[in-house]
This record gives sequence, C-alpha cells and structure tokens, in this order.
Amino acid sequence: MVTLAEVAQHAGVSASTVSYVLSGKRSISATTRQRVERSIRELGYHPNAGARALASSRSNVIALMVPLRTDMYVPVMMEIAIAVATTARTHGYDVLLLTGEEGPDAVRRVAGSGLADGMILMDVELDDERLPLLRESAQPAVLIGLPADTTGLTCVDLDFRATGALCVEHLAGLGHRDVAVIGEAPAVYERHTGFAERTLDGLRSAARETGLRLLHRPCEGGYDATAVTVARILDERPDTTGFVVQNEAAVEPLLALLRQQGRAVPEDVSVVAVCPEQVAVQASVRLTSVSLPAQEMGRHAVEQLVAKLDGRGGDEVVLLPPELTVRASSGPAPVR
Amino acid sequence: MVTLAEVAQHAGVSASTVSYVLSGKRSISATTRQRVERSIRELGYHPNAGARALASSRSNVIALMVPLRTDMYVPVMMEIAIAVATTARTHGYDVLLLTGEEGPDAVRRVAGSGLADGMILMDVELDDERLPLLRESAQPAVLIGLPADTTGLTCVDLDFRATGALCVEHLAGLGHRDVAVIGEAPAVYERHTGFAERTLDGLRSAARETGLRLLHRPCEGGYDATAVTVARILDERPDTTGFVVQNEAAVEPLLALLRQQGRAVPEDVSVVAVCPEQVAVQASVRLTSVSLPAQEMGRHAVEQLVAKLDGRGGDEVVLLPPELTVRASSGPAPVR
DNA sequence: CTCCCCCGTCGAAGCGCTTCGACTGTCTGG
DNA sequence: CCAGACAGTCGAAGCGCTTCGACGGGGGAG
Repeated sequence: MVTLAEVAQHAGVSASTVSYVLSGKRSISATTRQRVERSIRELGYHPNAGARALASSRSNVIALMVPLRTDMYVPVMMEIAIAVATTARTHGYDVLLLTGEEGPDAVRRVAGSGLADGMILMDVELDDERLPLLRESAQPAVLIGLPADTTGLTCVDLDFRATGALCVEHLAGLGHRDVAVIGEAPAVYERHTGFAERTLDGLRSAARETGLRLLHRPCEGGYDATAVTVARILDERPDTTGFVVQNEAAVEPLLALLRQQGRAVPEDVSVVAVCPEQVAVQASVRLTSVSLPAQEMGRHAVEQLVAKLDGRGGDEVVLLPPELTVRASSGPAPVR
Repeated sequence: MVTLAEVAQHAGVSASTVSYVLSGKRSISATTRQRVERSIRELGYHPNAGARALASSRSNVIALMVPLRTDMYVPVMMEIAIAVATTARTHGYDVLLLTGEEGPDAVRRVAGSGLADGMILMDVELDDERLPLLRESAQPAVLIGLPADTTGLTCVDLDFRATGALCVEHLAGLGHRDVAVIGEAPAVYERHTGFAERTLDGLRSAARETGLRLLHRPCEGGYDATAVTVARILDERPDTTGFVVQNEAAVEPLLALLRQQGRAVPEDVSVVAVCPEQVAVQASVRLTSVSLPAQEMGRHAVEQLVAKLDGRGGDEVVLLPPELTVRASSGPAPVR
C-alpha cells in the first residue's frame, strides 16, 4: 500500500505538495508537477479513499436507491442504474447501491455516516415515506419520479402527462374514435405511483380535446389476465380500434389475442405502447411507442446531483419530453 | 454531525470504551454498555465511515461489477445485483456498483484505494482480462460465471452443463427423437461466454447418451431473426418435435411462429426454455423451463466473499444444481 | 494470605489525507 | 528602488475512529 508520504519522498517534495498536485487547489510549477506525477506512476500510487473522506469530509460517492420490488420495468431500472454509474464516474464519483429494503433508515444511515455525499432515489411514490427525512436531513438528493409535493426537492422524470397526450393525439390524428388503455397492474394505481396517474391524466385530457372516447382498464399482465381485460374491453366498447398499452407484461399477450381473433394490426386495430424501446422493437409486431428514456434520466439525475454538490443549481423539476416513434403497429382507423 | 467523542462525554466514559461497545472486541460491563447505547440513541450517533475505514483499513464495502452491455439477461443481472445488495447488508456490508466500462482499471482502482474490501464480478468471460489483475493483486473476489481457468479463484454459477443435460433428458423421456436448440446470438458464442458453451456441452452429451438427434443454431432473437432460424431448422430437420430455447428474445417469437404454422404446443411440438422464471411464466404458453437462480447466485457470491474476508473458506467453485419445472409447453412426442 | 490473572476501562498513538497559515523568492507598478 | 502582490512550497494541525498497552481491582488458586 503506497501512501502519499512515500510519493512525496520519492519525488523529493512535501506531502502537501503532492496533495495539491492531485487536487489542483493551488498552483504548482510544471517541473514539480511532472516529478510528482512520475513518482505516482512509478510507485503505482492510489489515494486512500477513507483517509480522503475523513480529511475532506467528501466521500465522492453517490448513493443510488433502487426499489426492491422487481415487478415493474426491471430493464429500465437497470439501464438507469448503469447510466447513473457511468455518468457518475465521469464526474469522479462512485455509486453505492442501496435497495429499498432498508427504506427510510437507509437515508438516515447514509446521511449520518458520510458514506455518500448525496443520493438518487428511484421509484418515488406520490407520498414517499423517505421524503420527510430527506427534507429535514438536508441531504443533497435527486429523485427519479415525481412525488405529490416537490417543494424543496429536485426531480427528474419523463413527462408522463405529455406522454399520455401524445399517444391519444397520434391515434386521434389517424382517425381513431374509440381507444382503450390497458394500464399497469391495479396495485400500481393503488400504490399511487405518480407516473401511472399522470399518464392517465394526459390521456384523458387529450381525449377530451380531440373528442375521443377513452376506456381505461388496469391489467395485471400475463396471458390470462390480459385475455380477461381485453375481452371486457371489447365487450363494453366493440368499436374500439385503438389500444394504448402501458404495461410491458401485457404487450405480447395483447398482440397474440388480437391475432387470434383475426384482428389485423395495424389494419383493423392500432396499438401504441408506453414501454422501453427494447420491448417495442422486439415485440412480434414492431410497436409504435413512446419509450422511457432510461439513460437520459440516469444522466440527468447525476448531473443535477453533482451540480448541487458543487453548490451550483437549486431545486428543480426536470420533465423530459416524450418522443413517439411510429413503427408498424399503428395506422389509419378502418373505415366503417 | 455527532462524533464518538461526544457520545463518550455524554455517557461519561472514554472514547475507546464507546468504540469497544460498538465493535464488541473487548468485554464491557452491562451497565456501561447500556449507558453508552442510550447516549448513542439519544444523540442519534452514526459512526463516520471514512474514519472507520482509515483506522481499521476495512471499508465494509463490497464492489459489484456489472456488465455494461445490456443485450442479455438484464432482469437476471438486476435480480442478482439486488440479491447481492440485500445479502451484503445482512452481513454489514454495503455495495459499490461498478460498470464494466472501466474494465480492468476498476479492479486496480478499487484494490488500490481501499474503496472496497472485496469484489464480485458478474458476466465473467472464459478468458476474462480482469482475471490476471485479480490474481496478482490478491484482491478477495468472487466470480459469478465460470472462466476457463479457475485456479486460485472462487466462482459461483449455475451448472449449465447439467442444465443442458436436464433439458435433453426431459425431452428424451417424453419420447422426442429430434430436438433443435435455439441458442444465444452468435456474438455470445464468439465472445466465448462460458455458460453458452457449457450448456451446449451438456445438451450434446446427453443427446449422445439418449440417442437423440440434436441440431444447434445460434439466433439473434427478435421476430424476424427467429423466423429465419426456425425456418432453416424445420427445413433441415422436418421431424423436429422438441425445441430447447436459450435466448429470452427468441421465446415469444418462436411460440408465435409455431402457432402460425398450426403446430400446437405441446401436442405437436414441445418447448423447453432456459430462462428466468418470470419469462417462463409470463410467456403466451406457460413454459417448461430451467430457470436461472439469480437470487441464489447473488446470495452465494456474497456469502463466499464474506467468508473470505473473515479468513474462513478458500477458493472453491460452487455450481448450483439446475431445476427443471414442467409447465404447459412440453408433453409426449406425437406418435407418427 | 499472597500471587496471578482476567475483567473492564482509559489514554495515547496513529491511520493517510487535506488544508491553513507561513515562508521565500520573483515580478510589477509607482 | 521599494512596497506589495503573487506563485510555489512546506510544516503542522487535525478529520473521527481503532487498537495497543497499561492499570486498578476483584476473585480464584495455591
């Protein structure tokens, strides 16, 4: 284990000089800097993270709290996590992975122990129990997702309201008059996950504006549950020609069911999905979709947090604009 | 920020006593312990991680290196990562998330800086470039996946050879004589990812023993690529009545194709998948499958690593036994 | 009754780094 | 030609914790 002192001795300078070379907080002559850098390389020196954290009271670590639940959007979570980790590295931070398991305690532990300089919370619920703690501990934090009350908080999320609107507008523009929404599992709505409700909002208000008839049904996902949901929808609204799906696990079953009933996509029925791009592209029909910009969200979250840690930038809500990509699953409404 | 010294003062004892209460490394009288614990609670004390790491040269952090690539088994990776994080917590460790991006450098950085006490590497390739470094740095580590040379390394993985064998034996037992394997993308085989080759091994040797005819074809996944692969297979071996699929992205397309061709599952054709349980259950036919025990792997990896860090246990290769679950996609071979 | 040992506690010495103040020159402007 | 500014370097004081050796006192063994 090579130490700063050894590097200093090897380079013939004092320890503080080496420290300043490393941090750049004071000017150093070119020759000294080179000598020091050479010694660092030759000795294979790596600063000790603990000592650094102790002396500077900055750990250069960002905590990322991921949900324990794995019933939703797992690949998206993963993609966000990876984006967070790689973006953090470009800013000189490492990422500590916390699971939701510990819940609010994790916030206390991290804030108290100086393990991390700030945290990013994923899967934030409308009235998340971690928020009060976050506010009172003055822990620099960024949320991915949107709680009910955002005062004093920094949040990053997809603009789900606009997403819903975009889907309806797309279908309305193609002449569809009766559209059904296959939503997330009922539990997701009961949990008051913000994004599901905001999407619904957007869908409904756009439907109102375009004079579209909209029917929303939560759906557990999986083949059987989707079959039941679709049957009910078609029973209630036989003229339905457009589907908006916001539930990965219902996408493929829906397509299979339509196929089975002899309804051609997109000739008879159009389908628009809100889902990760991968799902849209890999489905048995290439889906017109609004994708979840996972990487963007991760990147933005880190950048907001780093800005905070540097004393730049304040509380802010960043809503990323949705983008609808037209693929093979949507087309003009059939003429009756 | 409450410190040890403040707790000590509040409790009327010396700092070292508080430290010993916390670590349990020396015996403490019951009354003193209670006084100290009370002070800790009242002041809301949390030990400073940096100081602790510096003084003890143990960070109580485990580094987890996940692949940057997101083309494979993403939910499984996530599940492993979460299992690692939660298991680590039960042993008093936190988890640092490293992406493959930094590659071997990350190993050097973590080992050198004392950021983590040990590491877990996922997605290990047969001749992984991180391995030499790992060996020479004497960094306590556990691999998830199996490299070509395991000397001096601790590894945890599913027994993919047995997995392959299990699939073939299941189909052979049902009377199937011609079985096709739809494998991972060609790139996976070119990359010499161990698990793909070991599965193939198991499949082949079991086929030999049971006198089964086996045809293996890599497949990119997705609807179109799978269609091409399946067409070729049925062209070459029209009598194929069994499929083994080891590629999440080919599962649903395969089922759709079979349905489309009027081949009923499982009456005409049996399908066995090697995939995460979620995929098997959510598919449009509930799939007979060997699932990847993600949680198990994560848990085992952490436990092996913790054992190492405690000076217990040495190098070892743990292969978890596969379990085949019979669901609705496999049945007796049709009589000709 | 004495010796020794162990239990419970304390004080002090670091762990490796950052950072502040101080010092020495060198340069610039008046 | 001198005051002041500034670049470049050093020494020393911690940051909050662990851990080692030491010490007093009570109990068991001889």
